[in-house]
Amino acid sequence: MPKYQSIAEEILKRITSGVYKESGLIPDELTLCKEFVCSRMTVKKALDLLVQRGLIYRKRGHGTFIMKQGFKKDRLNIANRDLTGFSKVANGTVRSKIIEFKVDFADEDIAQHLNIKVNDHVYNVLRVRYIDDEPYVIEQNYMPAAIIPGLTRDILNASIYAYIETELKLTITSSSKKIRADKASELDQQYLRLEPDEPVLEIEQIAYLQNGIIFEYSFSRHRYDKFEFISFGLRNKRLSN
Amino acid sequence: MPKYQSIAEEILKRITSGVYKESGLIPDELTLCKEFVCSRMTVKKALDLLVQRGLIYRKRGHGTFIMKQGFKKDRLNIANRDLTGFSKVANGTVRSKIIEFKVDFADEDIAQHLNIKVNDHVYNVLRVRYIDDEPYVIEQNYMPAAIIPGLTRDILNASIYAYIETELKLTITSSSKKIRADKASELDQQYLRLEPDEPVLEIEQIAYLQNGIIFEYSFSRHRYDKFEFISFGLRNKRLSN
DNA sequence: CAGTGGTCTAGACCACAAT
DNA sequence: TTGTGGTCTAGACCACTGT
Repeated sequence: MPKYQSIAEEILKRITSGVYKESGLIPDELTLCKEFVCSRMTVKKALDLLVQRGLIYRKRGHGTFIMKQGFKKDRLNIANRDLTGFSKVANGTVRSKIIEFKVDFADEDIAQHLNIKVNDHVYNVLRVRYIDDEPYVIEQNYMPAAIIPGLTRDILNASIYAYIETELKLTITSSSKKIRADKASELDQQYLRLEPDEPVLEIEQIAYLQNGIIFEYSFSRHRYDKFEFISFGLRNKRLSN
Repeated sequence: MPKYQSIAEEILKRITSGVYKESGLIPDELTLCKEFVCSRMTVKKALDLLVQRGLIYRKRGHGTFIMKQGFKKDRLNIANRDLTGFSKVANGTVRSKIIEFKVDFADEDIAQHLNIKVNDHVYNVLRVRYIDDEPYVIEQNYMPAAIIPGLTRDILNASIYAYIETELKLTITSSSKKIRADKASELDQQYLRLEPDEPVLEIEQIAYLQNGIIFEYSFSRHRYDKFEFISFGLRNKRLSN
């Protein structure tokens, strides 16, 4: 682990444990340099990590402060940079029911989103995910068979992401998401136990590996009363587009 | 504008205009140093901005590549780091109808989210926003009167954010959001012209000024068929919490 | 081996705010 | 004037990749 990251971890620990609590002020950068025996650039890089996560903010001429956290966590939620799927964010026992599992030929839409050729092989997986036997989400997954080989029902019953990272030794680094509300389809009503007038929260996602390859295109439809998406946004450096 | 930001702008321009298109490879960092006559750290900081936005990715030992963009924009959408509200993201003519505009005493919930005291004065604004006379969103806003003085109906009919930035000379820097689906309330049905079985996409937001002060707590309820939230997430540096 | 990006240094000067 | 964070330099060494 690089030094700036371990410094960030340590400062984070001091924030959450209350060491830096009084008045919200964090020691100035030169003081932190001395304490951690490093250059100022390294301290700044560590603090940058915390700024990006909305944990601290800086004021030129003043100092660095702890950010007031306005929200409490009141539902199961998935954050901006959560990429490892449902299994990791859930607290209880996660169970999956496989509704469909087959290999398709990519149609034009799937091919475009996965950046592969039309008629390339894609895994097509439809699963319902439960926490403590309560249905939370119904997930439609498309994955290029060439990139994610050896998928089995056992893996789908556990965690695809764990398989990709521990078995295939691939690294998941980023994702693009679109979040929208939708009426519950008949499938939603059936598997999520929803009434016809109850909506779902849909997350459409494209997920990338470290090498820039897209390994997943998916639609996750969540129960509207059990799930929310959380996001922190900064506007420090705006690029014109 | 700092040098690293203008370099990032220039590289972004070359990506979108296709100058760097072939094979997706961007010149190596030392080459960019020479071209922009700067140190390597400055080039890296410029490229970091583009990485954070999901426009490029790097592979050690290989180079820097343009990221395949999987999504097309097919609705009005608000991104992760969009903080300036509805007026800026809309393309057509934005119009507002003020349903309610008053000064309240903060109750416990509002006070906690705005980080003020119970019974402090808060503006309470309820507006419907239209684009080309089509209703898009109904917005409930709470703002501390001490921080945003001089609010008028004229301002509410235009843009609160523009008033805050141009008149009050305050800088909006970040926001925390929660995004969820909900059934349409009677108010939603009435003002967004929704049927009882049609849902809304709700965004609950806390918005911060540069000085760390919370200036807004709001609920925006969007028509489910006209709006989506977009997000790009990275997982480079994980902090344990 | 050479070429790439990742981290880190030990300074420098600037911009902003309080005293 | 002092102290804060913001930017930038000119290097150094390391880690990973392909030849």
